[in-house]
Amino acid sequence: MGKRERTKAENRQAILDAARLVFAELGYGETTVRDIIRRTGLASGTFYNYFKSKEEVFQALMDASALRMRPRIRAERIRAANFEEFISASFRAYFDYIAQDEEMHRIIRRKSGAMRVRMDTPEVVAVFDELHLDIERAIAQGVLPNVDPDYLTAAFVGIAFEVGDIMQTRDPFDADEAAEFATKLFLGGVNALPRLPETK
Amino acid sequence: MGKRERTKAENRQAILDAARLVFAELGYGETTVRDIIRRTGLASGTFYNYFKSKEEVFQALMDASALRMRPRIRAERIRAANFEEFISASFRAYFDYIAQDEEMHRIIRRKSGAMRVRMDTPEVVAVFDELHLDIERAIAQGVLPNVDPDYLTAAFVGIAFEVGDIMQTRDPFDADEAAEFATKLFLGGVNALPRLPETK
Amino acid sequence: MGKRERTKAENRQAILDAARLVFAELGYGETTVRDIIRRTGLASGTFYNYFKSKEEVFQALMDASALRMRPRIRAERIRAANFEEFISASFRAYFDYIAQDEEMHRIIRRKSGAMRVRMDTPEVVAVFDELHLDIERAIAQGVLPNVDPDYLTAAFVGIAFEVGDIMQTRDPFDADEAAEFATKLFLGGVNALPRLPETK
Amino acid sequence: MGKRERTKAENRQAILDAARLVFAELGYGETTVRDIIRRTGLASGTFYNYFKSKEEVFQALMDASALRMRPRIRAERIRAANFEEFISASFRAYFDYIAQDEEMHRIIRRKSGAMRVRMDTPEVVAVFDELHLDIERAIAQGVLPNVDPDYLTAAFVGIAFEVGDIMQTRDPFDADEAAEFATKLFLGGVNALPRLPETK
DNA sequence: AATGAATGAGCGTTCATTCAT
DNA sequence: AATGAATGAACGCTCATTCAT
Repeated sequence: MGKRERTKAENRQAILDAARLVFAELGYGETTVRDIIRRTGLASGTFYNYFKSKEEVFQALMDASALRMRPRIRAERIRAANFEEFISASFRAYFDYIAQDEEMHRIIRRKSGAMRVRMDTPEVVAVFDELHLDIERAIAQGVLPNVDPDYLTAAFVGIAFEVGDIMQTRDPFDADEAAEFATKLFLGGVNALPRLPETK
Repeated sequence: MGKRERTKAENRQAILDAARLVFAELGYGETTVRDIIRRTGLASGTFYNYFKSKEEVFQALMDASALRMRPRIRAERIRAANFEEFISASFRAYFDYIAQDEEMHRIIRRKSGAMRVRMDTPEVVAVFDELHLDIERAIAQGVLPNVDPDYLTAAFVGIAFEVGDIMQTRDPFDADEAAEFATKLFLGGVNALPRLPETK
Repeated sequence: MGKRERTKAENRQAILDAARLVFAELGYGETTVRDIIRRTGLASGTFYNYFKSKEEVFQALMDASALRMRPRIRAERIRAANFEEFISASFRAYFDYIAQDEEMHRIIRRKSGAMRVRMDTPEVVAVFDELHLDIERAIAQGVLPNVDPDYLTAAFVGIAFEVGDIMQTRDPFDADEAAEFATKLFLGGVNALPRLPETK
Repeated sequence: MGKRERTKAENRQAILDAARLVFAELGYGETTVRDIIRRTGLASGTFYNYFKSKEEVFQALMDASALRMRPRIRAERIRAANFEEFISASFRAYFDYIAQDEEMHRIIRRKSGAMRVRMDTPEVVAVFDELHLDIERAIAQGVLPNVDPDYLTAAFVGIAFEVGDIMQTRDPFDADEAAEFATKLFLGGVNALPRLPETK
């Protein structure tokens, strides 16, 4: 099948897929539009039928990913009987996600030298945003003590990101183990947290 | 004073300072050598009297930073009466460090849109490495229970990085508060962590 | 007609033509890729759609020229009844060739000051190679006495090059006259040459 | 002895010596002023105390060389009993000269790839000029028949240059043999040359 | 006179982007 | 809609040259 016969949707997806891999491999800053289209096999001009710039593909990638992650996290939240279960499920969802993305993982590992350039992947952003809302809600509902919601979300994200990173270096790696570690640490920490003064 | 009168040391420092800011603003990948020298007001060729490439400035920056952070953390470790104090002091050292770097902070904030690109700054790397050793030592000495040292270090770094990031967005911001939050969360979490099976 | 409408072949040829002139004018070493494309009126980047480097254009030029000169000399060799006629025809072919290249000639003259930088033009190389084989063959067949074939070829080339050079400075110039001079000198000289000892 | 104590004359000579080698190695066009001064061990700025540019060193080199070659050729002319001896001595002087310049020779050989770039060395120019006058004089005095003096000089130079080139590729090489070859060829050729019509 | 850092023009090359086909 | 050659801005880097020391 020549490129001509591919549907618009297929070409668009091909570009997005290529972009995801190349961003992961080279980092956003060092990725060129040419790198992306080279991976698709499409002609250079064709890129501009779908996206105006590198920035725009990246944005589309973010949106697409959020679309995949958000429903999973929402489902977990609904299923979760309590905050503990929700946190546990969120970590697990994130670790499962990066665990399953084998190709991405291999590419990233091949590259990382002394200097690691990390980009907020769409997945992290999705988790981050969703979680932030949930934590604020939990505090409002008294499910959580009155801690600083921004810092707490940040801590969750930081743990997820860094522990996930280490997890991926292990061979074989165990997403459940990582999720249990992160969950225990995070929840244990939450209980020890200083309460903010009540703003009555 | 013309650039010709400046001492070599001053010009070298001017380039390093500019590089730090530009790396922070644009990320390593998107920074060009010309971006750096433009900020110094020096002529383009002058850059190459001091550094062979972008990579080399970055490396110099790393080395210089490690030189500043490492002794601080070592001093804290020696002063610390126990693990709790050591962790607390480490968070505080890191938050103090980024707190004081006002200009860098303003620049980073100006840029960060939807996409945050984070680079392991020399400071983070220094903290990370030092800490990793300390945690392993603490476990070996029985000061810490037998937890996974890599994950634990990763969690510390993640919390420091992300909470520090949020802290910097606040005006005014309070490094002590952030350090207390991070310390409590982390230490509370450590106590709740699953022990690894003893490898007797 | 805009450059965009030109066929690929035309643009490629335009670059080759420009390169020939610029190499002749400035010498290979002092010619820059930009000198070449400036002469074509194409954009700088366009050069790299056709050639990877200055070296590559030069090579292409060599190949093209050899293709033009070699068949002419071969034809002469076949037509020639004897060695004298072959030498005469070869000089004539070379002088005709440079005589006809009016533009090249004007350019070279404009430049040559005290310092002449001469490059083995593709034409010279073509003549040289062809001739070397022919002289060796002539000796092997007893047509020529047993003289040093390398030196004899070199002498032919030297005479052709330098006499051709002088010829081009004359206005008007006479390729037949130059060819007659060179032929007589060369053939007269060959007869006076010391024979190498027979290696029987 | 530091560079400071060197006399002006010594530094000037050091630059000239370095320039000769570098020109021979890289060719005029590809030689940079930096290449030259690097070879001397002097500071870059110092070059400009002695010469205004690469062109000027080259010119000085020409002049110096002419000064060395001219007297030799003049001496030969005076000693020579006839035109034959003069030609023979001139070829010998030239071949001896390039033969003896061992270092230059080695350098040139190391470089020459498929593409030979030849520069009129000062020596060639000196021989050329001197010879041109002598040939004209010989014709005027009836020692030589009425041939074209420009072409004849050119032929001499061409033979000298190319045969000398080949000679240098041989190991070991024999300047006497080369000189004998060139002389015989040239003189044999002269006798066979067409006479120009007398311009009475 | 000698030094060597600063300068900025210019080079080879890559790149995002345009546009005729 | 897809193509890929043309474009020219911008990049990393080198160089001749200047000039304060």
